[in-house]
Amino acid sequence: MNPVVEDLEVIMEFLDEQQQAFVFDNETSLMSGACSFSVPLENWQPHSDTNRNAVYQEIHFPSQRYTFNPCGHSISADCVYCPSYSPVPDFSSTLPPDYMIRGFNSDKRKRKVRLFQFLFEMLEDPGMRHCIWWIQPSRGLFQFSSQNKEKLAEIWGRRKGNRKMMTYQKMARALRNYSRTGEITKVKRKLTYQFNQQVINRLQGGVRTSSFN
DNA sequence: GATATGGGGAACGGTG
DNA sequence: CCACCGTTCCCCATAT
Repeated sequence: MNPVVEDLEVIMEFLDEQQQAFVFDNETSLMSGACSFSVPLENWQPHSDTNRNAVYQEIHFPSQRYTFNPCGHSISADCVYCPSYSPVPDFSSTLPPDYMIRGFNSDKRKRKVRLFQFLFEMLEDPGMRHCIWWIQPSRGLFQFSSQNKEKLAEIWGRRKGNRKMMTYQKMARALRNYSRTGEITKVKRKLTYQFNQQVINRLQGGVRTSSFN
């Protein structure tokens, strides 16, 4: 490859990472303990207005439950996120065993989410820009963060309820299987993949109508 | 040479 | 029982 083009690619890559890191720093903040990172509070919703044992659910993840105890920052084992700031009252994190959340365990039969659907969800979520982002949405081109790709894989693993922890290596193996069907293909650029145009059209049609508000 | 990333075979598991 | 869709392990190739 032309060395100038090569240098340019490296610079572009670096700038991409810097930009994503900046967005992340300004939208969210890291917390100690079991929470690895957080999302803006407006993405959380109480289970019910009156319930003191409130359950917060991240809008984009209707298939998972999250609890939040702002006092002690103690959260349930399944919690992936918690808010970075806490203008909410002090809740106990003890919950009834079979509580219901809108969009979870409810009337509609829960359909198992596929990896490419999950990735699309993450790409559409501004709170996840530190892990994965669009390079060219119109062409379905996206990239994983070198720094946070393992974090994203972990979320995927938890989402699926795997026994072992998901890693980027294993997730990438699953991604490579998509190359046979063409749903997602690998492109030359580092940590970069591309959705098939039909898939992207289908996903864009589906996800935006699935909000549970 | 060390590390990161990418590739794929193969056995296995969960689910519909 | 079967097909699908990963998951897990492992080994190797290539790039940085």
